Amino acid sequence: MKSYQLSYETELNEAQYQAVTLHDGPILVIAGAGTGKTRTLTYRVAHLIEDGVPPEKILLLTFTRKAAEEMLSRASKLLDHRCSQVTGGTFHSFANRILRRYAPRIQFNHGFSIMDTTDVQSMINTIRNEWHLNTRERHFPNKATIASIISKSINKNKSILEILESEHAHFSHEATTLIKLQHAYQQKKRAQFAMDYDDLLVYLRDLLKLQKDVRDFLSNQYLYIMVDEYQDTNIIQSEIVRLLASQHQNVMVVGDDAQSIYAFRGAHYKNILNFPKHFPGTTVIKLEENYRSRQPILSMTNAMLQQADEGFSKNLYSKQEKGTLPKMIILPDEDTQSRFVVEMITKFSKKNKIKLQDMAVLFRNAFHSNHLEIALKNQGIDYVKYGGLKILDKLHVKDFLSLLRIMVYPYDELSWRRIFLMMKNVGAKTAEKITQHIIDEQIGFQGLFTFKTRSKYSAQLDQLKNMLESIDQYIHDLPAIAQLVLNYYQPILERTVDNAPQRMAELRNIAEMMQRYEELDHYLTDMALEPPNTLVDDETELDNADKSFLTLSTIHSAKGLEWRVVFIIWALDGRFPTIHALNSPESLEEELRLMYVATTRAKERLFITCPTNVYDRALDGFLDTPSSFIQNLPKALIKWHYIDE
DNA sequence: CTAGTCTTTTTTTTT
DNA sequence: AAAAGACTAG
Repeated sequence: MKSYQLSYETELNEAQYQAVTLHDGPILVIAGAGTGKTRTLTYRVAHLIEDGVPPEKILLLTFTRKAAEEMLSRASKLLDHRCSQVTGGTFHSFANRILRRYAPRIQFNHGFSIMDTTDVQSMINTIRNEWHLNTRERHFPNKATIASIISKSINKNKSILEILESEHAHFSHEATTLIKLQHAYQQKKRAQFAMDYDDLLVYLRDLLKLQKDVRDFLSNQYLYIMVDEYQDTNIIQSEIVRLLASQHQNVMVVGDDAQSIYAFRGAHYKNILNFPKHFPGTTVIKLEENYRSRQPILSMTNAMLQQADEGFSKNLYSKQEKGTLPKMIILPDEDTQSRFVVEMITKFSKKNKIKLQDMAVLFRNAFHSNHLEIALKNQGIDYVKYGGLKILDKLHVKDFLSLLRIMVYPYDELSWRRIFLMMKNVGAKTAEKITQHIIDEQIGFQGLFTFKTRSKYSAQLDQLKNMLESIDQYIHDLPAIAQLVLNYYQPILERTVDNAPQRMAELRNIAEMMQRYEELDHYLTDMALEPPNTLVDDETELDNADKSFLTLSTIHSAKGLEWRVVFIIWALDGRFPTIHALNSPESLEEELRLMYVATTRAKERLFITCPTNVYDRALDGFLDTPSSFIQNLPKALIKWHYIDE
């Protein structure tokens, strides 16, 4: 009998222990909300290593980089630093790492840049404009819709026509044009050595599928594979898992079909249901003891889940049987809702000494918290908001990154165009002309130096050249580069926007992150794959400060987290569930799972609020029906309150 | 060909 | 509120 440093048997319950100690073969762990999923994965990493598996032979794929980092650092604390040498990260960052290594194999000899959603959309838009598809008479889908149609067709492995018919029926007649457009888009990306998020997965899948030596090498490299949040993977990701496990079948996937909330980007909860079919001889382990919530909250969420049609059956239970019933609060309007939440939070922090960081307000859409945020500010309650507008989508951030990108990715036409458009007296035509010159020269950013002109903007071009030459000199001194770019950009920003100081402050924030990197392209890759999701996201700052922050978050961004007190606002048919889901049973079911995720975040107290007199602009009518998910629950499981003013 | 002004749209969720 | 698109003057 081998002896272990950690006492796994006492630290884990029976099901968890089984999942931790069973190493070989395919394993599916169905882990309900709050059942110690993270704990199980953390202990499993430690157990594998204690058993003599070299850490570099373990691969841990998670939904966010933060999740992987946290599990591995916890494992390191449990056992020792070896745990931090495990390969961990998201599918996308893993794909990025492998594809850079094998770039020549997929004909990306120059390496590649990574396009984010806005890059994808602007590239699609250039084609759309070149082809004159945006006329008055012809109602062609806009760039965002085109991008989403193409992406869904790839992630769901369906034809453009199928996607159109199921989701954009009124554009079905444009299928031929859209297919041509997709091809043109694909070629443009190749020509510019660029990949979008989907490409990362597709190229990795194809590399593993078509090149046997690579597949065998990587499969032998990663002898033990673990995948977290498996319910939110798509078909391509599940293929990647199968190919990586082809040599040994040692793969454990963990997830909860009831918490699948990413169908809109091609994830399929059936992936988790199908796992045993893809891996014959799968051991299925269910974690059902919940360590997070009090029983009254679980009883309610269990009942809510029974409204769902399909999935593994599960019944969460807790040993913390006592607790307060969840509350459904019906109020007249948004103003009352904000006041109610602010009052309750004030009360809890004063009377029950619950810290702000132990409370959260969750909502369906990022903008749902706008009104509440003003109320919180008025009361001096500090908060951090997660979800919503990405920092990457901001104009000045894109400008800043473009100036860096051309140094590393000189064939990145989008960035060049953007840079020239910042100049006075330069419009679309001129920007295009200079960009094409640089691309045609084939000598990297030096192409700019052979462009001769005596136009109004030549002085501005000289300024740009000066900056690029300086950057080139300091290419390994990232803080210096940041300063050069900021100096170049500040006057431009001041000329073009009215809140330049505020935007400069944000840029300095982003520039500061460069200090942690050695290589410019690593910084750019991380900014594309794992952008900071909130501006105060300097974790050290949040953790070390004595200040306590209330959390405001979209439910999607709240995945995996928990708080003692949780408020869910806008539980109103048309808001949550969203109005777009009301006439599609499939979408409605996803909204239900989303509500399930939201309610299972709560440990002790749960408040759901619903304003009932709400004008909706899109609908041009009033919303007044409390969320059907709550309405249908037995009244013994949730207490209804009515507030008048 | 660009700058400037006015109008429309955006928001469902994110790697 | 901010950004994209449409339109016009110079």
